[in-house]
Amino acid sequence: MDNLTPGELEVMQVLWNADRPLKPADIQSLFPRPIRNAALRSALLVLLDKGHVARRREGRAFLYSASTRPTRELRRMTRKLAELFCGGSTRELIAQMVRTERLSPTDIDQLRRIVEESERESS
Amino acid sequence: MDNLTPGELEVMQVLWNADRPLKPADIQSLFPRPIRNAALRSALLVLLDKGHVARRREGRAFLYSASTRPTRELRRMTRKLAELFCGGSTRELIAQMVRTERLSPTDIDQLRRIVEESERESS
DNA sequence: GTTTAAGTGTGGAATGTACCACACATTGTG
DNA sequence: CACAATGTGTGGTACATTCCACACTTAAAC
Repeated sequence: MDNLTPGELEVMQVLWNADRPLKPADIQSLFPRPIRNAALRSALLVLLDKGHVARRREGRAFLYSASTRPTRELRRMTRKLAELFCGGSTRELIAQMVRTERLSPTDIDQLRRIVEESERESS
Repeated sequence: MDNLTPGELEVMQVLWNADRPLKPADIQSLFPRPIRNAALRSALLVLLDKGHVARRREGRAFLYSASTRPTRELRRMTRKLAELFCGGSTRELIAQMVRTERLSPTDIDQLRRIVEESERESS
């Protein structure tokens, strides 16, 4: 379960946004930029090895699907950013972002609503 | 002003946390893990070429200092995350983090204070 | 001047990433 | 069966990243 390279992330994006297993040709046509079929399949093999995707045969083709969820990867990445820039505190990282992205009090209110909702759910 | 690789980021962290220009041997001793002097200097040359550090001679040594600020790099990276995971919306990225990191209403209050302060400053 | 220590410059090896050409296998069609 | 279409497997190139060994240079000490 190694880290994702930029190119591998592009592939994962397509798989995460898909609602069903895809064969390489499908991924290719949904890809955000032109890519050769063989190049894409090479990336898929790496992702398979790293454990980020699973595949099953169907006829002569392989159907690929993501075996990790995007929120999990996002969390891994934000944690790394927090380590690097904020002494490991994700709270501080969020504060930084709020500052640099110039969020307004209205935006904060929306955040509060999100928090209150998620607290209600978990109780 | 190219992007930073993981290894280069480690070097930048040391420089950003330093309050004065450092020579390679200084960076080496502050490094978060063992690294050979020559390997470190190779990384510094790349950073110099990319424009992320500046250096000046002092005696027989070079003194290196960061020529970019950490907040700027952090912002670049969070924007990339937002592009990948949140359709380009940093607001949505922050919301995601607030959710997954389980911030409490008290934490949100602190964020609000940060926002109000920064708004007062900018007016 | 000679010697020694501290630093630098250079070339290059090892690995990982991204990409591709081509041969092979499988399925469906006449 | 022959044959075309679709997909896969394999090997291999080009490039960036990370790391290092070794020769050279400079400054200071004697």
